[in-house]
Amino acid sequence: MVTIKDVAQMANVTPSTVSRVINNTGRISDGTRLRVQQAIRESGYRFNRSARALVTKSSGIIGFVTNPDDGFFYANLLQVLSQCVLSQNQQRLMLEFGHGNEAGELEAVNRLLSESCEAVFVYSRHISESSAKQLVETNNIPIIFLNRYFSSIRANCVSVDNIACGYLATSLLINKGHRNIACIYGCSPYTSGIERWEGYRLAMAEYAIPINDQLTFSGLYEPQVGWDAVHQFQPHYFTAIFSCSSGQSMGAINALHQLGYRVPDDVSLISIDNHVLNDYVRPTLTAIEIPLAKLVTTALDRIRLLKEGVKTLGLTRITGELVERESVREIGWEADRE
Amino acid sequence: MVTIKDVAQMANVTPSTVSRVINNTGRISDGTRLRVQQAIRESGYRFNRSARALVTKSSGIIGFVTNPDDGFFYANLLQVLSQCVLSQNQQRLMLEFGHGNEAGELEAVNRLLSESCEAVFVYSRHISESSAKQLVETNNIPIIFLNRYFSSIRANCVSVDNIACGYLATSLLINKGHRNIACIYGCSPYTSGIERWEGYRLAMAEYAIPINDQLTFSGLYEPQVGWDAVHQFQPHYFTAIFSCSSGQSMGAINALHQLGYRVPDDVSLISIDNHVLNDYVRPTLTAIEIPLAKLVTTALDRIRLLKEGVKTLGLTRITGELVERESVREIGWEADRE
DNA sequence: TTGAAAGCGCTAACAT
DNA sequence: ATGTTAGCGCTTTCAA
Repeated sequence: MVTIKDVAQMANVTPSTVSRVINNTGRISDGTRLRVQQAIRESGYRFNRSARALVTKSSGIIGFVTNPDDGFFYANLLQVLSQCVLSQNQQRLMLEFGHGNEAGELEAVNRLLSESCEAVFVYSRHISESSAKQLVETNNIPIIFLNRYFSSIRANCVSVDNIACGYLATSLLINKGHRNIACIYGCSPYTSGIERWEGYRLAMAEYAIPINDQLTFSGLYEPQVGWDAVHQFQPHYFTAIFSCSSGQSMGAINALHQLGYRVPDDVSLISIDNHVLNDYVRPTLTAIEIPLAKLVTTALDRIRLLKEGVKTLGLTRITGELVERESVREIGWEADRE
Repeated sequence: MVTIKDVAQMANVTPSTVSRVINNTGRISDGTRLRVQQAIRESGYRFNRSARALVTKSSGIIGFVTNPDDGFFYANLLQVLSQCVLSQNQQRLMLEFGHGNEAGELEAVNRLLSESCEAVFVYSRHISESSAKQLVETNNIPIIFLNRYFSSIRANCVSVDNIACGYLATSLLINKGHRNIACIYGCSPYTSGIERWEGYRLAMAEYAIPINDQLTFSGLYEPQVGWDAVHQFQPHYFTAIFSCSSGQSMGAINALHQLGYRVPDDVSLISIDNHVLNDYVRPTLTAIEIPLAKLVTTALDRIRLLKEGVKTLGLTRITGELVERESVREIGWEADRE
């Protein structure tokens, strides 16, 4: 292994000088800089991050905790994250998985803290507000919760404005002429599902459209729930469905096909969430998607602010963006029976 | 930050003793062990991996390189990998993405080597054999290529037996009574596609079934290719399609639907690759899938063997496993026109 | 502009 | 069974 010492010897300088060249600190003459740089190239020197981390007390590593059961939203997130982390700050990404429960996720965070990560991103559904708060307070390393919102530590949360998402989705349907709009939404432990439902309620209220209880259905973010929901809706009249999650949407679309509805001719469907399937199901799915790059850059920026000790950090909620595909169509008002 | 020194002071011992307790090395009396353990607990001590890595020259980190464009096969892989890495060796996973080209991937590997990773897994399609060879030879850290096979460094490859996969898929169709079997396969840079095609050829030859050129189509692993393939096949008679990749399969199934074929009533379809969509498309897709856990444990084991300098490492190719779903049906021989 | 020296937190010989 | 000591590769004062 080539060390800074070897390079120093080759370039006829001391290790400190080499260090200065590498880190671009202090003043060094062009001559020595060139000599050192050449020595680095020729020797194939690669700096040892462990050694550097030991003295600078900062590893250049960003930790990321997620869960295997988070499906593949996290896969997209990871890509964006990795790209941003590398390009903006020359840092590395270290990965840890929880095990679908709070204890596992907390352990994962703690393992990452052992690595002297500079910051830890947590994309989890199971950590409770109190645990999150404790985690944040007992560590002076920035810990950022993605897609969660805890009012007691709002500076550490970068999340999506789920109410706005629900409102946006529902408004679109209303503006396209729909009045009989079914809603499939989430339930605990997914607070997002309830917030999205709240957005639905707001939009419906704004247009003074009564909500038909038989056209609402809640459950976990799973295809089965969407499937069951549509079967509950079937006897009733509806021209559109707002489904709060991609999992539910996939079940819903299958059920619609199976029951003989054409999408979007008979029923329009709008979903929330980025999902590869949005582009693959037939018809492709109009959805409110989360701008991942924005989420990630906001979170990275948040790390910086937290480190600088900025105290006036408010709530940051990213707004979802409408991605129109094929599953929603405009209907004339006359199509509305009620 | 609590260091080993603080703990030592608290427990009235020297740092070495604390280190011994932590690493469970050497002999220590039960009394001191207990005192030290208590001190660790009370102080909230967390070991500093950078410091440890510096002296042991081994970071406990496994590097993983992949590409954003590898879709989500890698997401599954990552989960399995993370789980195995953690449970088997108490190691961590560090992630790096290439940028869809060889240079980017090589850089990613090099960045990971800077981190004193103990080993690096590379799941890439772009690195050439010569680059791979050089990488392996100029580094004494185990570098393992997943899902690639380079004959000159076979000890560093843990891959899938693609020929066997193709053979397996085709045999299934033949055994279910199909004779007019179309094939959609891959092309450079995906060697796997060509190998899978080879498996198809072998199976067809074994049963002395002639291959109809109009029922074969090759291209990238993309839906569009599957779509085009089916449109080429349409004028001809076929009762089954063997599609070499999930991307192509998705395009194929859509095209089949669009052209009015029922799957599997009119046409059976078998795919290769693990893919969430396999369970989501209608009908669900029978496929040869790669046992990821086996792939990963084999790779981890390979690290160990390489470190131990075992020289007799042969070729390791994992065999794909048939996962039967709904897209293949048995047909009577009489259905065969030719 | 460069060098000398100390030390980050930890492990591992060696000594007791 | 435990302590002493040196040193991993690097950065960073301080001194020249």
